[in-house]
Amino acid sequence: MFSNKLFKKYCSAEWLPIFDLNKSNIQVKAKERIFNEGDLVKGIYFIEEGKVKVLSGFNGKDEKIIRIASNDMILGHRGIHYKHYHISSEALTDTTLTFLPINIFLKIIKANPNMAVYLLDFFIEELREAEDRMDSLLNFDPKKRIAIILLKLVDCFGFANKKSNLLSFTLSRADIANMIGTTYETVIRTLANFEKLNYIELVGKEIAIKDITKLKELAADKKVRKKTKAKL
Amino acid sequence: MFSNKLFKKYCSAEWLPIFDLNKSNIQVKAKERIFNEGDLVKGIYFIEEGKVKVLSGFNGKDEKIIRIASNDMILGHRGIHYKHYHISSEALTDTTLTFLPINIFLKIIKANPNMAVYLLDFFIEELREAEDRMDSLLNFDPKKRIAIILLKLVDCFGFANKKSNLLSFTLSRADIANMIGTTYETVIRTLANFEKLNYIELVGKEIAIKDITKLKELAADKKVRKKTKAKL
DNA sequence: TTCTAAACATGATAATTATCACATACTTTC
DNA sequence: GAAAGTATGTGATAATTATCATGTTTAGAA
Repeated sequence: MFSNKLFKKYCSAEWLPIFDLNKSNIQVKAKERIFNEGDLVKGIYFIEEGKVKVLSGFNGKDEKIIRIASNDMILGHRGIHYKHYHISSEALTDTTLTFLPINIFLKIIKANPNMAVYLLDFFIEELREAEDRMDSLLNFDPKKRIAIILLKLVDCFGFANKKSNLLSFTLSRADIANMIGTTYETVIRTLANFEKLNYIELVGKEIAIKDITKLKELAADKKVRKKTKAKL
Repeated sequence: MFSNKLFKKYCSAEWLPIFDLNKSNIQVKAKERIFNEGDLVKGIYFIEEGKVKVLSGFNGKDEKIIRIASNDMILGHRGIHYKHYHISSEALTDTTLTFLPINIFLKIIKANPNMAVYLLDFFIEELREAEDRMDSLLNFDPKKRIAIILLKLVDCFGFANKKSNLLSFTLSRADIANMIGTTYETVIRTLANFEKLNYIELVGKEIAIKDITKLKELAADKKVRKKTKAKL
């Protein structure tokens, strides 16, 4: 997590007004792009409120979702290193962002050692998540990956309200497919299958989680080959 | 890249002797572990000379390769944030490492702002690589992923000598399978197929690249669904 | 409201890959 | 150098998933 507030926390008193002076507020509607692959890096975005997908792939048809982000996360942080974005980001819901120009951001980092160290921690966490996802792509078949995604959605977005088991936000079938490298038909069939098994319930396009334990079992069950002759 | 030398470059004069005083030299033989998942993080490793694989998965049988690293790269850097490693690393060849205790490493980072910023850059680069690999897992079938790995091996390890097109280091079929989430049989068959197509030549267990252009073509050819009705 | 496009859904079929079984070659160890 | 274990290689088969076709529902625009 790396929010506006945390950023301020690691910012020394003298630099705070500089942050406030240079930041700006951005509103994007659902399905609007925040930045596009190839765009010049102008700054960094803090998600104040909303849900965003970060995706690779240019021509609309072969987009793949690299990660999803919501409140109190940052976007475009790789612009620290690059002149141009090599990924795009698109709002999933109406979203409020705080924007900070990249040169100001860099100045503040360099002047605040604690901030730099905190950012390092943040990146390490991001790396870990990327590796975890890679691991799931390497180890699991589509069915299990869908179970993993459902758990991630619970974790990331939570339920509509405390009494409900309805996900507060449901990715489209196509978006789920693009997160796990399968087709939307497979997602649809697998969700139907999960419903039959009573793991979930489909309420229109929305998804309600009925048996999170079973989903976790599925998600944890790495296939290990019976054959033990050749170690791998 | 983040080498011993670069580390020194971003280290101020007063801190250099502290680095030299605390570093130690480690030699590991091929197939030896450098650290294991679950081990207490003791420090950070600079690869001086050698090749290493970083892997996830505990019980030997379901290991998956997260990344491969060679000269002038670092290992165990996520220990900055965590108490225990959640991945393992194993030498692919006899390897020489420089080791620096984590507390010294952290002190040096905090005292040298330029170093912290350089490290940030390094992590961003790592993130990008992780995302690129994720993208290839999402977009390509095993055959194309193998082409991508072959190109990566060329890029990472190069050829045996300037005149030769023989890879200077060949991962085992099982290791390749574990990098791309397939079985070693599929790797073997695909390599045989590539040989038939004259893209590569198999010299015992080694691989010689005969037509890098064709491999690149394969590796670039993302499958896009014919069907354009539903955008995704 | 009606029209249109996007998203969801399902069946049939083809293609791909995993799995299993077995054979051979190469390495390491005793 | 024999034995044991590991790595490579190949064929047959089963299982899974992608693809294609087609229909229905939903959401948004005119």
